[in-house]
Amino acid sequence: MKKTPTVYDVAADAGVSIATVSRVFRRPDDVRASTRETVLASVRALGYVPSASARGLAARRTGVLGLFFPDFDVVDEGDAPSDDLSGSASRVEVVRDIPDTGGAQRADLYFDEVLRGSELQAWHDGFTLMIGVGRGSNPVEVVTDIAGRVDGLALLAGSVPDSLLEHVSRRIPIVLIAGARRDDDFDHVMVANADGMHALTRHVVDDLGVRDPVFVAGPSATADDVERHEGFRRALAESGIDAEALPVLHGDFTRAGGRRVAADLLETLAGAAPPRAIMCSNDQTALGLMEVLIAAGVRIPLDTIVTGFDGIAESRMSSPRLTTVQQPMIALGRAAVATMRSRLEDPEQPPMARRLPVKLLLRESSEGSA
Amino acid sequence: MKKTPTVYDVAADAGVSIATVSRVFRRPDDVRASTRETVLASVRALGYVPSASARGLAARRTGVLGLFFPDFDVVDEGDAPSDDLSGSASRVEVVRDIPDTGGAQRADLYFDEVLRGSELQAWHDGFTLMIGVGRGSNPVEVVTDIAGRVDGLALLAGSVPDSLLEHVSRRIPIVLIAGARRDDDFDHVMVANADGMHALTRHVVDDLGVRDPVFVAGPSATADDVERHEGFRRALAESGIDAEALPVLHGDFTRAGGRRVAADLLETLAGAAPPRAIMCSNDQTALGLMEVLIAAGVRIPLDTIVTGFDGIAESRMSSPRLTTVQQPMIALGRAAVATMRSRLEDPEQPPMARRLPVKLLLRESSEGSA
DNA sequence: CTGAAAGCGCTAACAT
DNA sequence: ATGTTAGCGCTTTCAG
Repeated sequence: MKKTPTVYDVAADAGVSIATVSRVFRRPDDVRASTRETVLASVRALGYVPSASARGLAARRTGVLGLFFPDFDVVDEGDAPSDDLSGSASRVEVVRDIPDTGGAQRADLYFDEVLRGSELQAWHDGFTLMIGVGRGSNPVEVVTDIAGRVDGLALLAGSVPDSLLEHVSRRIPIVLIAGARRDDDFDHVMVANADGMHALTRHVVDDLGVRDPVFVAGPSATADDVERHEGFRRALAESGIDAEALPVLHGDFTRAGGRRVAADLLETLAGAAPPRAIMCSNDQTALGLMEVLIAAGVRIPLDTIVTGFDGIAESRMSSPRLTTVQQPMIALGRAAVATMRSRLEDPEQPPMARRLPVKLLLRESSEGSA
Repeated sequence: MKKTPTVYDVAADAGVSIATVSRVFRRPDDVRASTRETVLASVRALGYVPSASARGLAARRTGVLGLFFPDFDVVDEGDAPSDDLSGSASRVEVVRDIPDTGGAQRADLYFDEVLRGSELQAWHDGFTLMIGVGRGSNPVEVVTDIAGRVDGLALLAGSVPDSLLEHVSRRIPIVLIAGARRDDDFDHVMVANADGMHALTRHVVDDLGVRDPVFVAGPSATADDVERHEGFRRALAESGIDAEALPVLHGDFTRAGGRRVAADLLETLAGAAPPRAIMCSNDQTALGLMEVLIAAGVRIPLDTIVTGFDGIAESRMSSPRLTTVQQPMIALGRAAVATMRSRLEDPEQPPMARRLPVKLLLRESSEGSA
């Protein structure tokens, strides 16, 4: 591994100019087949691999697209990064019946799915994907760093301050993922939060005949929550129901939060009949809430109908299985990348905002077993 | 978005030289505080973001580490990439009680975990991670491409031909992940496959008193399988048992394969008592096998003990819960990155091979309920 | 179809 | 502490 070979080495070895070497990679058809073979032979012989840095600099494009999400995951116990490379010799630790750790409550299954979609589309469009994960408080460094490495960057809406967006968008196009519609110049892909909750509410009101559903909101500042709540209100208004008169409970998008909401509710009820329907702003909340309700003897959906939002995997495995609105996470990733490609191709077109359709999944928690 | 600002623009705006601008980012302490502020002000004013391409070219280091895995995932139904950006307007599709799709049998939870570990360590070491996913048959293009973009590359052992490894290793250091020990010059991180299966077998033989366990192998050519089988044989040999005299069944590391093995076994048995213990080369096989056995009325572990290998999440949720050997996937990712960093720091040190310890998880499928 | 030459934006000596 | 000055390896006109 003496010196990394460059175009010059290959050119010299093949007896051509560096321009020709470059062409062999970028525009093979512009090179005579025979010389192409000669060059490729030298490439193989020398072990030449084009430098993306040099290429990116000269071509003003890197062929890489960035994806930024905050907080990849909580560090597992004992899995903190280490400087230690020594490591003990081969060994086996025996653990008797390790207790269920609660199932790696990864809040970012969402991220995994979006990543999957992005990667799929990036591959399809001939781009490489670079993922940036925001650790801790300040995303500025990470975002700036990857902004310097890519041709376009997609970020979870709300994950970084506007000033940063403004800053990096001077260099590359930005695409916002999820969150609510904004009145700015950024391209944006999101899901039909309001429409989804609206349809779900219509189902509860029209099909199930409930005229006083209780809404369990998420963290107040969340765009997703705001939109969902709005869809809820709109549906009720259409049916002449005064949403303002209905009680609203407050969760925090976590399962624990859902449990707490349920416990509080039970206490408030003090034995009285539970609400006919409880519509949660996300699945985790609904799942936690159901746990507690069921433990307290509430029959779902007989006594109380429960619904969620997101369509996470667990919603399909709970009992009763949860009626919910499924977000198209993979499609979201695909759309983000497709949007960037489109923006890169035509930088002048007006900002694009794409709203992805959702699926209303009617299951046992609202309808009795199938 | 007229023209992307460069060091020159910032330098001019701040009234300093480009070297000073560069220093503000790379060695802030070498710049007087006051001038640093002046420069940063210009940076903010102009929206300057350093070009990683230029930096990489000049510094001969990109600060990016690569991770290559074959086949990210099977494309979901209807989730194929698309050129279509139009998309219908906001909509909601209603689906009544969608059937369980079998649970997104992602063979690459493994990859997700390793990725997680890699990302964790990369962040810790100040690197950015670039992931490459091998689609279809030929990994040459993808691997070469990312090899040109990074300072070091970690790949799943066996996922690319040696010739390719040889080629790209001319440019950057390579780290192999998993698989078996090889006698080459590549750094390598792997898990204690043999030791794990050895310990598990000792448990079955010594603690459980089974002297004729049946081994269910995986795909023959797999290094992992070979090592595990070897650990199995070694343990038996130590107890004076002739492993060669014992029947060996053949699965393929999939759950379906496990079902098939069980069905075949049941047929062969034709009513006779099942083996006292069945040790599978991986969890999926064990899980599929248990399904069929249980359906046929075999009591586990009463009639037959079943064990797996890998420690996937499902192994903890099956009933009975599966006794298995847990691979340290996150640690594997961390070790891969740590190894690269170490190699980058000292290119001359001899090839490193690290074997990570595994955990023997004793659960119900071998011991009765806890 | 191929070669010559001018950068791309930045880092890293080396001066000052 | 700051400025000057070579490149880093490749793409891309422009000629021929």
